[in-house]
Amino acid sequence: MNNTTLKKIAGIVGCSISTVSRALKHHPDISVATRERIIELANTLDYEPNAFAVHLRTKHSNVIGLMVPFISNLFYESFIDSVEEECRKNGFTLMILQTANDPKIEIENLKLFRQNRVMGLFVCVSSNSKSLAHYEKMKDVDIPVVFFDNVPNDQEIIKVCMADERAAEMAAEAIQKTKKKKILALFGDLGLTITQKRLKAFQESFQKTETKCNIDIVHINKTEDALKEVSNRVSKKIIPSIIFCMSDEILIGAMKALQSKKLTIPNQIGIISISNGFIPSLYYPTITYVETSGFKLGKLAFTQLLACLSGSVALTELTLDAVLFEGGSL
Amino acid sequence: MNNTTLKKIAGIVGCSISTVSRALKHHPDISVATRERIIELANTLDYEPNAFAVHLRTKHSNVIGLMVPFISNLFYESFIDSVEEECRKNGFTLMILQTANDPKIEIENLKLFRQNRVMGLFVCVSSNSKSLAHYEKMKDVDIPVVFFDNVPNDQEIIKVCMADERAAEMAAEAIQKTKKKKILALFGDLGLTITQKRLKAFQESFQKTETKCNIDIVHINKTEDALKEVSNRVSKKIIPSIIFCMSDEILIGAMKALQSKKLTIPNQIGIISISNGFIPSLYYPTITYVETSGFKLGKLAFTQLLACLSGSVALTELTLDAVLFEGGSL
DNA sequence: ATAAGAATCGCAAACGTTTGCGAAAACATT
DNA sequence: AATGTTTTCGCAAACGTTTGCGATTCTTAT
Repeated sequence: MNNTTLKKIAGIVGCSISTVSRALKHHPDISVATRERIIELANTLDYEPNAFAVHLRTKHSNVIGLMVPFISNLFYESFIDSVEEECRKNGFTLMILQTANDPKIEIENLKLFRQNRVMGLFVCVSSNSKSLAHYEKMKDVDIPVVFFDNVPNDQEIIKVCMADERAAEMAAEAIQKTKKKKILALFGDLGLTITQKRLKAFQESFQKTETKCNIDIVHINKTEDALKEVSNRVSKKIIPSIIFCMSDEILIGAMKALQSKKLTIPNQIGIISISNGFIPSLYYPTITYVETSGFKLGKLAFTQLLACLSGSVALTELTLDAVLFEGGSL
Repeated sequence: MNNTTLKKIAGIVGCSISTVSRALKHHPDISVATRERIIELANTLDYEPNAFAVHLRTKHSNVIGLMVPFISNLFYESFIDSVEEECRKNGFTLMILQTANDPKIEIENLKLFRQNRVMGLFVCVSSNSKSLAHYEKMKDVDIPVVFFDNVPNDQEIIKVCMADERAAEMAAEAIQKTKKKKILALFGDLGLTITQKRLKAFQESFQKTETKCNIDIVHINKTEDALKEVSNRVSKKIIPSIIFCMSDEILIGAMKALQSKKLTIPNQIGIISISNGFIPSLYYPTITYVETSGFKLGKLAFTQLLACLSGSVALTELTLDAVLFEGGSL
């Protein structure tokens, strides 16, 4: 059980703990001679500062928290990947908790974050969470919270978003460009702000254009439902010319239906989605999609949090631009 | 800045810090009267024990570390998901770092884990890591390490594995059952122990059977290479009757090639893979696969680590059974 | 009433750091 | 040689907890 402490080093070198502490961080008060003697001994003894003691003393945990409904999710994992990278580069350690969309666990987790004195927090609130009350407490203890993805509508919070409206609009425009008129638009749970935003922008884009399309909007919660929805329509010969999928989950279901019905893309039917790009790349032809990159959003969120930590007044909302990636599915 | 401490509570109630400490954890020495008075005040003051102080005092961090090459990976994310769940249930917090397969970062991360006095560690060593030397230091400081997925060949370590041999064998048996003879077997980097194991078992299974097959073994590093490999063969009309894919990455490439060449599954060509099941479920028909569940492996790894922490001598190697999931692709 | 025993609580040290301040020693200035 | 200045270092408190041990008060039995 190696446990080299400052005290131990001080004992061997024959100086005080404070000199050791200062020597190890190149404090100018310590002469080069003793400094080097101490550093050398510290190296051979594999000294590693006790993070807890440091944090306790400095009131500076260097821990950043992150909470998502599920880690195992294409979008969240890329966000986490991105944030972890930045944390490591900036000397923070990351504490990750998942809520399983359970408000009770969400509250429990916030407590854990507080106990661990995280310096900041990235949160995607669970879809079943109705109130933001428990986040108020984070404000009281001065822990800045950056909301992302499924962000609350509240004005007084810090959030980073995809350009949800713009993404939906771009998808709509791409559809309009094809001149095809029979659209099946598959959206997610209307309770989520992300769905509301995308839906609104999608509809408005079609209202703006003069050529009227036949748009069928359906709300879907799970991959299986998307599969059934599309499958049923094809069975009844109500085949749309283009399917719009709001998310990967929906795209997966729709694609499986199309494959089973042996409809060829893009000849017999077109499809477009909003995605981070992984799922669209699995198919041939590659699905055309508007990018919402968890990776990029992570970077944005991190700079946002850094701004909060450095005390500079952060913008209330930052938005990540949307980009259209043309595959061959339209 | 809310910062309720034991001292603060003690000041208000008018008793000593130790009484407050004991009252809050229902120590029998404290009378119910004062205990309740203290607990009530603690609640209204939103007292949250300072984890750093606790850990410093108890030498008991309750932090568990996890290191993988990438978080953003279908297998790792499910493993992480699984482990996080257990950690939360058992009062541990999880510290996650990724190596990007860079041995330098790997060493840096181990240092971070040590500084944070993690009580245990889950590690998937990076594929570019040649030596286990830096893990020796973990032994010196009594931090148990549970290796998973790409585990080193070393005998003296604790590891949890998929039944890699058995999985490959089951896949081979499933192929043999189809009576089809022209097999294209796509394996990953031969430098990884996981590849070596699977390859060996796969080949042996075919050697055991009397009916000889024509097995073409190809090693592949990236999804794109799998795509090219399969694509080229189909172009040259060297079409196998069955393709075996060792991993999801390979399966994705192979499937994209088959889709682009418009080969129907399973009529014109069969395909089988080793996977956790997500990618196989994306296609129609669902791909037949031998399951290697990161989720289940996570549970196994956690119990293994718990055993280490409780002092009971852990088995050197634990193996997770393989299961065949029959889709419709054979 | 007294002593023994139980119930209830406080003291103080310890965990490993960081840091303001002061002390001693070395050096430079007149 | 006396004073001033700089270099180099140690003291001690503080961060917020936990816990062994001793002290005090309260019961109960004699």
